Amino acid sequence: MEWADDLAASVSGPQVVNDSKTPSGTVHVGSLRGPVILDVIARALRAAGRETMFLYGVDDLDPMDAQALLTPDAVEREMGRPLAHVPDQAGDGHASYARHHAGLFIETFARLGIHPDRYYWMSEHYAAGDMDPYIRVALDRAALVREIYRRVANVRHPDTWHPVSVICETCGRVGTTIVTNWDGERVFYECRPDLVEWAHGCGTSGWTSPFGGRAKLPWNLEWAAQWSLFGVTIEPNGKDLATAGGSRDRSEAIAREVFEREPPLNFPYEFLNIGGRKMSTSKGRGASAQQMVEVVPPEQLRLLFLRPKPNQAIEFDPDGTDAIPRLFDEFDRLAAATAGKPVKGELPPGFAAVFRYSLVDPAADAAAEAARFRPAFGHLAVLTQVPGVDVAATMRAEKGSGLDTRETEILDERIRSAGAWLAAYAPESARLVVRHDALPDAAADLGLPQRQFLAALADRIAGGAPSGGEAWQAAIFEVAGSMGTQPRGAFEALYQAFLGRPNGPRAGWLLASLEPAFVVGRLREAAASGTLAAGEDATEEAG
RNA sequence: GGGCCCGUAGCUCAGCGGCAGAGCAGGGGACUUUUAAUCCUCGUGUCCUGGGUUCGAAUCCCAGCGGGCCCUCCA
Repeated sequence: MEWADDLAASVSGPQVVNDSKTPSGTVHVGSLRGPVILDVIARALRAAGRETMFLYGVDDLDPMDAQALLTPDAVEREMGRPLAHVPDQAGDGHASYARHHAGLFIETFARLGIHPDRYYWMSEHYAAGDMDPYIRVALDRAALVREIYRRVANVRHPDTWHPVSVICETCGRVGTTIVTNWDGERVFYECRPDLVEWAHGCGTSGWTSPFGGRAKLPWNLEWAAQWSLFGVTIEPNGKDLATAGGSRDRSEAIAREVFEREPPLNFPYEFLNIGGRKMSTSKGRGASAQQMVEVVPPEQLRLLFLRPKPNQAIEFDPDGTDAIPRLFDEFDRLAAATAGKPVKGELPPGFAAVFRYSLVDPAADAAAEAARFRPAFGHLAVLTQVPGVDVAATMRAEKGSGLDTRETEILDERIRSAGAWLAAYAPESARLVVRHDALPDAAADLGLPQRQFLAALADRIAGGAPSGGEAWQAAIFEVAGSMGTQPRGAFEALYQAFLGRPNGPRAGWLLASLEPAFVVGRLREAAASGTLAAGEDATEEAG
């Protein structure tokens, strides 16, 4: 956790931490890395005794450019209009498209324990006139802005270009307008049909005031203006913006030269890759934040983003791997270590801080949280697949005492996660499938004592099956004992006969969940199959 | 073309000047009732390559090679 604490130690005076986002649509899991980093920085600053304001902005005056998220009839009408002015497509009561999508990600933040002191909406600040001084300076210094774009980003705008976008008085679009003149109070603008490919302006042109919400600054200037307006001192950003000549460079130059203020401390961070590739909603399941939150609970998701240094890309490949179970295991290991319990292996420096920052509630008693009973995810994933198992009771037995309210919550949360993981991500090897169709091939490899055990067990229960897992388990031990079979071998034989694998969940409960007639039949089949295969290699080969 | 990040065990990664490490996976073993639990045990891998600095380099410097992402709203 050194990166956040080091940052906190390196600054002095009150701090304003800020980030903002355009609410254009779905949020990817990776998008949560920024907010989590921001939240951790804010927590670290406060822990270091720095007065800290945590701001999160919604750039809702940005133009609508995501055609795919509009209903077909709305595309021609809404593309290019400010997101705050586009009606909510979902029709679920939000005032606008922007409010709907911003609402979704704010909800996600809250679930992750990320609570900015204030959310601000740029449409409101423009409307209130807060941005007017910056618009005026930008227009007065238009030549300087053009020079900066040329010098820093190698972007050449025409000499008539002015750094402001008017919201067209006729069609309401902001993405299609260009300002070509400024007389000190009014700008001359054109709403061009062909300025951008994704939206078509209406052709209006004329003089108008750019103040009071009638116009917005382009992104790089708006960003720099936000720093001045809110007094931002620290603002992390993704690597995409940190590239040479990219957004950050432009905005920093504009902040210094146009608005004459030192830009905030930068803190660039890497992305989250899914399976070694950039994540994409279209290329695979689980890329959306909402989906991932279904499977990975908040504290484990925070850990995923916290644990690596921000300048390192995170490789996360949940599909068909044990990446998610391992995330739980790592969390539990940190918890155990924080609680002072012995753990296997080495611990990262500052492991207790990593654990503490992973908690949803910043005010939580980390020591008490660390000491709580947490069922191993992998074990739960197995148990939940066996019909008839009372998972809660099993867990109480494992803990050795009753679960408290919080521990029950954790258990329920993990049961839900395990179900979602098995349904969407788990490798085949994690899924338990009773082979109802046919005797698994692997049963042919069973040794003679094991086959004899299966036959004896079949005889033992043919007259009447035990009722319940406990009784089944007892019967297995009893028969194994009477045959002189090691329990290990007995259990392996059962797993091979029913699951086609050498191990499995507690056998008694597994068998109790099956039809007794099927169990007897399968036991005899497995015992006989072995007999036939004895001394006959061909059977194995053919299997 | 430019920027940033990463190349260490099968996988994920720590170590960042002083005898190559951990977790997971895998192998072996223990356990007559938490048998995918728990416990014990097993790691020589061109630390991407080639130079350089140094008594000493996985670690610092230079040059390559390979991979990833970005440079347009995006994290």
